[in-house]
Amino acid sequence: MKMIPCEGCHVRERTAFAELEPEMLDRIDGAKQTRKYKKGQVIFYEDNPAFGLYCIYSGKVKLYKSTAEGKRLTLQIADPGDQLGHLALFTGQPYSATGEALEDSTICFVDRRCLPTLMEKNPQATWAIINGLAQGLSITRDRATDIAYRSVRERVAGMLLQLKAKYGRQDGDAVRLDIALSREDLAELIGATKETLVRVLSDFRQEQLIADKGPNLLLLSPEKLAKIAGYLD
Amino acid sequence: MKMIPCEGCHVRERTAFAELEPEMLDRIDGAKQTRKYKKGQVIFYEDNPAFGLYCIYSGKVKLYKSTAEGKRLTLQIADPGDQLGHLALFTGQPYSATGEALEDSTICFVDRRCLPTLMEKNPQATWAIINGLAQGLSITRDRATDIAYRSVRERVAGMLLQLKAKYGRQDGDAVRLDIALSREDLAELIGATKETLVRVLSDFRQEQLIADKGPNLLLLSPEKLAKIAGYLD
DNA sequence: TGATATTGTTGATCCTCGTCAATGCGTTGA
DNA sequence: TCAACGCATTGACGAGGATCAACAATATCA
Repeated sequence: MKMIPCEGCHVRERTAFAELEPEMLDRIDGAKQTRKYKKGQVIFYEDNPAFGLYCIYSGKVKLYKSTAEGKRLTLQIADPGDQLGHLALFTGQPYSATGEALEDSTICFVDRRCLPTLMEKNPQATWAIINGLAQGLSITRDRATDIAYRSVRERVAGMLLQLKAKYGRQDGDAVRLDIALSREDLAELIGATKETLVRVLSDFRQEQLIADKGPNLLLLSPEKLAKIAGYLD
Repeated sequence: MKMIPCEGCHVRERTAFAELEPEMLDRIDGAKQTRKYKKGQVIFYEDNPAFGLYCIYSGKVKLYKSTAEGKRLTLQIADPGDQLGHLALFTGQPYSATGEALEDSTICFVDRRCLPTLMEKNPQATWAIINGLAQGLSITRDRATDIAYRSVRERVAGMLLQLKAKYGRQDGDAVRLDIALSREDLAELIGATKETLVRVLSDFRQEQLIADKGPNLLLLSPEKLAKIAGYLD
């Protein structure tokens, strides 16, 4: 597919490339390819050598680790403007997780070789990358603690609220989660089986906390969900 | 306590300050304090504002998150030369975990205000920090996945092997873990209760996989432990 | 040294959650 | 239109691990 130049890219301001000079952008363009991925298609595989950075132009990507038995834990849902794969670039190790398109997506691939000069000459970009890593570490630590010590019910409530923060749209009295996730996707997001997840959702439905609207979920009472999640304070 | 200068510090080569010029080291020294902590003493608290970086000169520190109910998940055991607290410095948020001395320790505190100039002028230091964050993120992702999908038995075996890699000393036919950890410490390291941990250790003892030697554990068969941990390949 | 905490170990019980299986339901396609 | 499929839901069951409680072993200290 034809490469989409960084200059003029509407998601660039959300990336580490936000403040770069035109000449640096040209240099990146020279090391870049743009590709389209169908829903369900894998973009990069855990344990494969890391050749560069993926920058999401449109669509959504789920990042997950899988066990030998095929169970998956989704670590992050990446949206337009998010960049994936830095981690492996800095450790010099293979990708530590798999990236898979949650929707049809358009994604730019930037060859790793143009990054050292970029970082050397652009402290702001470096800063943005560090910040992204730090944020990711902080979030992942919370995830680990949650999985270790909170019940599935609590984690589901918490996850619904996190999805609300990113994808929530007011819809009458309720909030609709504007993202298409299968029950299995949701289960992988909290580290449980889809059956257990479905049971918790059924409970929530009976308790009037959520409802279905087409392919999406409606949150009827974020407050009560917050209580269940343990966000009391 | 009297401040220990960076110049001539025998653990500096293991830190992000390894390659700095003497003048930069002086600058750090000017923003630095050295303190001693007793075993069990808390060095910094989760959710408290982050004023700087802690650099371990001697001793060991466990880094953990705790839940409202007081359960703890140990994220990392930090040794001499390890630096704690960067994360909070970059996100600008409070410390995301608590640091507590596992042994009597001597630790330098570096005021955050001297870091921006440091990073600006010393790409290698920046690189080292990024690398540390990336490494930490990778490890924490693995931890989260393990906790989500592996049994306590598997996690204990895996943790013993990780401790072996860091603290293992050959001792006759066996490997002694040269670190003093209570059962509770071990339990927090794998995200389980101390009772469950003790039961697993009892099993391992019966299966001739481990033994006690004073305050330490002996690993009698790392190979079998690796099999249990699922490190098959 | 003995008295008292502290840590380690084991048992009994309960409950959450994973597994396996059956069924419903909506979509696709010949 | 009716298969055939994938996804969602519910039920029955069992296992792993948490909890509570008792007790043993060790460390601490007067």
